[in-house]
Amino acid sequence: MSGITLGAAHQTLRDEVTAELRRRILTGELRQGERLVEDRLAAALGVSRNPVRESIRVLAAEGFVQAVPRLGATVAVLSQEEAEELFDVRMAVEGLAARLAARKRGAASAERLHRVLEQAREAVAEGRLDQVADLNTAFHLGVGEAAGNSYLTLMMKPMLQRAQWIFSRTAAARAPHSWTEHLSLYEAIAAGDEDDAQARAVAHVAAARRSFLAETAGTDG
Amino acid sequence: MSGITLGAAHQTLRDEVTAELRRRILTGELRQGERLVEDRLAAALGVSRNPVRESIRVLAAEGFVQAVPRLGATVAVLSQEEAEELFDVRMAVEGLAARLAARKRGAASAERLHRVLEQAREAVAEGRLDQVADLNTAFHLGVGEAAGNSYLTLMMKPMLQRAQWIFSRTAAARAPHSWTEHLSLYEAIAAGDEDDAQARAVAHVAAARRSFLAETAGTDG
DNA sequence: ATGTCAGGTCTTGTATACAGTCTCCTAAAC
DNA sequence: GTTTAGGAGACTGTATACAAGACCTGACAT
Repeated sequence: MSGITLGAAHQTLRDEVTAELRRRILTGELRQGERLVEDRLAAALGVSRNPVRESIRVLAAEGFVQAVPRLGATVAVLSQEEAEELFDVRMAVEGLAARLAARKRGAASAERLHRVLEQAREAVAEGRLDQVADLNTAFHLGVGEAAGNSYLTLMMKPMLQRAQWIFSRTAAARAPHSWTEHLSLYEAIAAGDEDDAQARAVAHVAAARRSFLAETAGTDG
Repeated sequence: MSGITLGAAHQTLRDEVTAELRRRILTGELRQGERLVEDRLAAALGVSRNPVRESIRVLAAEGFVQAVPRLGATVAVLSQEEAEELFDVRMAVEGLAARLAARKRGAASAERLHRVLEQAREAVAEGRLDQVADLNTAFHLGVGEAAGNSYLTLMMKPMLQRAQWIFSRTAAARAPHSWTEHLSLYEAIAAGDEDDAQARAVAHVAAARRSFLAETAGTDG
């Protein structure tokens, strides 16, 4: 009741709980390895255990939570190695997404990508750097949606949130410079150049990996 | 001592329900678009609604079920177009998996792949064609695990099951000829040739797409 | 000191109960 | 004949209750 009450976008407590738990994980409010005790979470959110349990299952399927039968659930722990490995997957998947998006060249999705770029430009200009990470994820997801491949979109959403999660520890998440790369990727997609779009998407992820490695050099998970 | 009694396949009803529902969906026992009424499923499986609900959430996150708040869940419907699109994703993901597997060239995982190939050979020889589809999925998943990339593995499992689901409607799922392609992919991985491994994986998926298209020509989802 | 056994506590798994919402059917009004 | 109000039934969402497993502690034996 008095617990979460976010936007009206969600019709059920369960969805609100899922979104809230995911947010807390992504922001680090819930730390990696931290135990997720159903009772406590339910009490903290002002709901019963049932919505919490269902949320935990979903987050486990998405890879944010590790759940062991009868032992309980914990926030997933990403080792440095696993974080690095994710970039390989992103290059393959986002490269494909960019290629397909360039092939489709849908007007509506291009419009949406452009709007995200505008919002990001304003956010950077006005110093609202806390939104940059979300806009970044939104852009990448927009490319996935522009590809018009339903399973690709389904698969990319948790993948990108995971990437945002990894990056949340670093300053690179708020770097405005990556938006020039986004812009050039957008242009390649809008121009319909499949090879170029894929290459730029791959290069963008590769650049992200480099800055990630630079920031986490000598750090353990 | 503190017995680490792992190994029990399913410790909870919830996991059994999830596996059973997934099986019924993959085999077509539950048809696409069919409504999943919690009460009926619970009664049919001899459990309460709670494990069923949690299973439905998981299957929805994996893309096998479409759940709409307050309206209920149905078995996901794959249009012909969506089925075709999946092959694009598979080429990208499985190509990467094969490349990374060749790079790692782990002895243990190679051993497992080889064992799957042996089992498949026997299954084909003895005419147990009903196992071929499962062994096929097992081989592809084995390549993913051999890549040693945890998120890639996490992502491939539902993807391959979805592919098996799509193929379950066709005779190609039981075709013994694809195993020569598997064998050649295995050899490329064992030889550590990254480019060749990726190329063979992509070609294998492309061949699968061709036979899928041939069988479903002129068919609506 | 090591081990192990018993008891209590904490937590998860499962079942049941109740409330809210949607659907569909009926019947009245125009 | 079409439309619309209303109500019964069906189903989902949420809360609560109970059962069972896992962990911790401390006493006791070796």
